[in-house]
Amino acid sequence: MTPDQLGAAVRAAVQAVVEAGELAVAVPAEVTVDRTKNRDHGDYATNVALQLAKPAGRPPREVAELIAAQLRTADGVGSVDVAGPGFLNVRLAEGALGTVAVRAVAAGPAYGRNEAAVGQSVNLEFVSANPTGPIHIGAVRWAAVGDALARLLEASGAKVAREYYFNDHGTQIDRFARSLLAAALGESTPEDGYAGAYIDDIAQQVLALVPGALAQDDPQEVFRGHGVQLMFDHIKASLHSFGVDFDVYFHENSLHESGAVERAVDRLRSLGRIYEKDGAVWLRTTDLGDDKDRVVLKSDGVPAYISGDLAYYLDKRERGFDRVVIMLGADHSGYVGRLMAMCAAFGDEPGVHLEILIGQLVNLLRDGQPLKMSKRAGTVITLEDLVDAVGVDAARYALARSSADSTLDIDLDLWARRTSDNPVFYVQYAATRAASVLRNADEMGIALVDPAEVDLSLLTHPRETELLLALAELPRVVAAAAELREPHRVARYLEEQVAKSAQRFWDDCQVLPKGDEEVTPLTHARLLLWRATRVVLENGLTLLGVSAPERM
RNA sequence: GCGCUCGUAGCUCAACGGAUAGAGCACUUGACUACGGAUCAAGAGGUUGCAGGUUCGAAUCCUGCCGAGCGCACCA
Repeated sequence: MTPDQLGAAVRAAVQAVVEAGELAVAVPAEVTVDRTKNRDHGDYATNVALQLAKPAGRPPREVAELIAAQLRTADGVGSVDVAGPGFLNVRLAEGALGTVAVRAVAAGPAYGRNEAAVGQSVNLEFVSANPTGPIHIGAVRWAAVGDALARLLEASGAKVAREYYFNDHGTQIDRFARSLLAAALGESTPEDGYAGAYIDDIAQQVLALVPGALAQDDPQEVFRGHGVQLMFDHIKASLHSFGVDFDVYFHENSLHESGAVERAVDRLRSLGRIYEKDGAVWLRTTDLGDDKDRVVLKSDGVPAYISGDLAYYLDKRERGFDRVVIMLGADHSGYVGRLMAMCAAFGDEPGVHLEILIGQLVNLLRDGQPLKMSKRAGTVITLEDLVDAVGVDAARYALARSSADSTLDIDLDLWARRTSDNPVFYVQYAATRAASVLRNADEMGIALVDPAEVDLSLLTHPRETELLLALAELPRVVAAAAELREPHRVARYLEEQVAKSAQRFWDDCQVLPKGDEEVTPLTHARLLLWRATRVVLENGLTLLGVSAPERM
């Protein structure tokens, strides 16, 4: 019996009580059950009686007793107790929980998939770093979290496009081009330019590609075009080696060249959101929660930066995405208000059609000291630096295991360690152990039996129950992580519930026969549990973009 | 000054309004003739920044204060 099935059983019990005329309330559309923190409270608990008490006008415990009496008759339910202010504590019938292992093994890579986001079409934009330098550490957080979120949304049934907004228009690019040219000429970095060894590298690469670049009429344009392309190729390759690939790399330039900007402004004008003042064209965002109106077309006729965002948002919506999600760094938090106002200006609903997720900064620590970086001075900590220090798996896991709402300290010494105080190692080790049990069984000539043949009622050891309860959570954890846009929930679940329970199971429950012991039905039941555990760890790690090795 | 975000064990972090706020590290104490001990068990460690409010119930929601980060351009 899965948590969802139990939830349905509880709801049916409520319905039966209502239909019997014992309780005068509307039956809730959905009833959720939660795992209990305390084993004395049973396997699952529900607060449905507490919630129904007020509308029913009855004491919570009385409502709970009525529901409990019905629930006790449900298939798969062992015992039901009323506890505390009116919780219903449920213990499942013996063997009922084992079906979870059968399901997990039968579904294999699909176990964990759910329907929570079916029908949603999500455009997920993340990283979108300017092509004026390598991917720096702040953007890497979003590479890890954004890609994991995309995987989670897909696993929850949504249609997802991963998108990278490639800012190849405007003055930042001009500065980049000037910096390249200066480097090629052997001059010092211009005012407001970019410094760093990579600038020299790219300048040399451009010279290699176009030997006569410096002799051309407008050499800066040569460095602009080729330099941006080289930088962009580098960024794409870095992300690819990090396991992150985008479906769409959207070029800001294309919005300006295609007339999309004008069309977006026209649309807003027809919606009455545009006015002119001091020779510039403005978007009236103050009506929509922004703290000031925004210039869309500057008085010199040049589009302001926001004009690209207007056109880009409209483009995404016209491509059929009903949810536009943009992940930004904390340095863009001041931008949320105007983007939301822009969304509303188009007649959309902020927070529904447009979501902005803000991620806080990441600090890297070595020997307990933060690594300092300065983009201007060219001491940038890049994606490659992080991967070189700890590897892709540890980097992705470290970035994805904490809420992006808070600043994060990553201790490079810890994450490079090959011991269990390194969380990713702990989880991968559990996955490896599951694989090794199965491998050993194979080497001992023990054939895996059809899960349907396994006697699930043998899985009654407290460690077995604990592990099964953990395995049963994967679909719900995936759904919640996708819905709340919080991939770290998956990592925490793998560590604290699955890997932990699996290690304890290992410690207390021998699986394979030793010496001249015989293979028993319990051997097969426990092997099934290990198979299911392997499935859950493998699927969970995959959702985070982390490998689940067979051996380590 | 205004806005957004964040303050949880010594440290790094959890906890879709639920019961006694949890993990890991570090600290103390145990368990190995081992299906990979790269493990497990136990202990200690908290006024959830402070003060009010809402509720059957608040780390979580609301208000005010304190502290930190990040923003407040006809820059991108």
